[in-house]
Amino acid sequence: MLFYVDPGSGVPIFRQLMDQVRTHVAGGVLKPGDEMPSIRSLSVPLGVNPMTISKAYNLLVHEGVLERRPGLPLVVAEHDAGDLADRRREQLRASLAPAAQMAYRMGVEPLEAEALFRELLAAAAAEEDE
Amino acid sequence: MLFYVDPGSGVPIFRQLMDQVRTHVAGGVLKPGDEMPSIRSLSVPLGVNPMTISKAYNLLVHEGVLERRPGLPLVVAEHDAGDLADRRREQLRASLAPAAQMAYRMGVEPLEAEALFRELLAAAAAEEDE
Amino acid sequence: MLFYVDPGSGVPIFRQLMDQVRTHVAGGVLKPGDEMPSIRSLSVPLGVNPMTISKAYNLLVHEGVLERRPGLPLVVAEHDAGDLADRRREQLRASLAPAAQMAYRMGVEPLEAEALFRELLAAAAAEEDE
Amino acid sequence: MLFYVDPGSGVPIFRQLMDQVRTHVAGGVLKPGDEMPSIRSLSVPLGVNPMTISKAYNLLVHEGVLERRPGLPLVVAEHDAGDLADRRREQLRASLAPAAQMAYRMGVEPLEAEALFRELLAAAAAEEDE
DNA sequence: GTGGTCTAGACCACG
DNA sequence: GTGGTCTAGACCACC
Repeated sequence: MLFYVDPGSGVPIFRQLMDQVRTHVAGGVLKPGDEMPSIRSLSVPLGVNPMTISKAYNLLVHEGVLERRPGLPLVVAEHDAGDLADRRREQLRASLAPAAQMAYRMGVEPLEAEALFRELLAAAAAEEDE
Repeated sequence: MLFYVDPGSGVPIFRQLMDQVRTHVAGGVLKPGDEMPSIRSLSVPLGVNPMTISKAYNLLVHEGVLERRPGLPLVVAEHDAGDLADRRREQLRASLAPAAQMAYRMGVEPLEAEALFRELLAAAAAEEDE
Repeated sequence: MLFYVDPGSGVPIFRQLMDQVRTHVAGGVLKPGDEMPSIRSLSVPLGVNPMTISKAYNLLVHEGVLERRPGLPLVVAEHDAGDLADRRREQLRASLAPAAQMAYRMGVEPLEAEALFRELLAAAAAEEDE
Repeated sequence: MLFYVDPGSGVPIFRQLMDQVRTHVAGGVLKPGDEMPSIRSLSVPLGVNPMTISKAYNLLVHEGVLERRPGLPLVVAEHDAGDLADRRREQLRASLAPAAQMAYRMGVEPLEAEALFRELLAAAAAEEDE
């Protein structure tokens, strides 16, 4: 299953889904032209209301990540390859920037913050490889 | 003025205030025993509802950052340095972990991710020094 | 090819087809008695579901633009000129009325609104002639 | 009452509301900084579900027409005055363009189409003056 | 008081 | 089958 949801995370479900779609598109798991799973087919296993998924998909269409074809499944929008690396970097930057600011504001030494991040990167790789 | 507020930032105002107090405490601008500005003296120039400031102060008291002395202004609490360092590290880890996972899922090289983070740390320091 | 289709335009495909048939009839490209292309011969090159084309044809029969002859291809219907002119005028009025109200409500000078409309009429003519 | 809704018009309610807000902003009825009527206060007299109004407001925030301040009413966003005339023109153009294309496609004489529009502009002015 | 989110369930348009 | 829209009603965060 490409998607999962944590209802207790505080992050709105529709936003969790949007982030995962964007991540998968940026990571090449979802390629331009690929059909997205239908709202209903996602709704059942995730235990999420169809409207919530619809909302996420809708906003992604608005953003240009997905494309609508009336009556047919949504597809990943075309975007030139050069975009891909940029997108990835942009995604990651958006995710890291608040942490960097927090580190600065809390007076954590840059080197210590980097060490922590390095440790977490290794942990993520290890965890997924289980 | 020690504090400022951006209503359009998406971050709740009481949280912006809490962050700034923590920053100033961590950075030594506010030292243990210092008196906090009164709710009214902040409310007027910031254009913020007094209840919002009160909420921020209350939560900081609850966190142990501030101390209440009935009938007198709030003061910055005593704190032993070890505690603070641990808490800081924990907060930072919570903020960095999702970014690390995203980097892994998107297939970004760890070294590239670290470089980006380093850049953002420098940017945060530079920006705040303006 | 007399017809084309843009799935991403927001306009339903069957409606795009209907509009193009009406255009060609009004413009004399399709004359009364002319045979329409078969559903299959349109479906394949356009990449459109045959049911969609069938739907467009059916509605045009219902409107009296096309005529069905059992077992034979659809043909463009006979039409007396007066009828068509009235219907055209009525359709156009329905399309222009909301724009006129909007112009009034926004306080746009009638002369300015007319000038804009004139410009758009010229643009439409130029664009289609490409 | 600034807003009204026609549930039977075929146009989605949330879109009707968006159009009216945009029209009023473009027409200067709603000025930057003005507070929008609250979702609930609109919901009752219009007989429309709060979520529907919320959706319209939401999209307008996304478009930059409205601004969000957590816990407070939505306000009309700032936009420099030069924008205003442009916006009006753009609004009107978006509304007139399909009609112009329809006139062309139906083979209506430009002069006849203009005459019809002129008549409708006069009618709109007369009707509202009742 | 404000808006944001989610659920449950219905109906419609499109292919 | 697909997604789009709307309703009714609940809960939450923020000011």
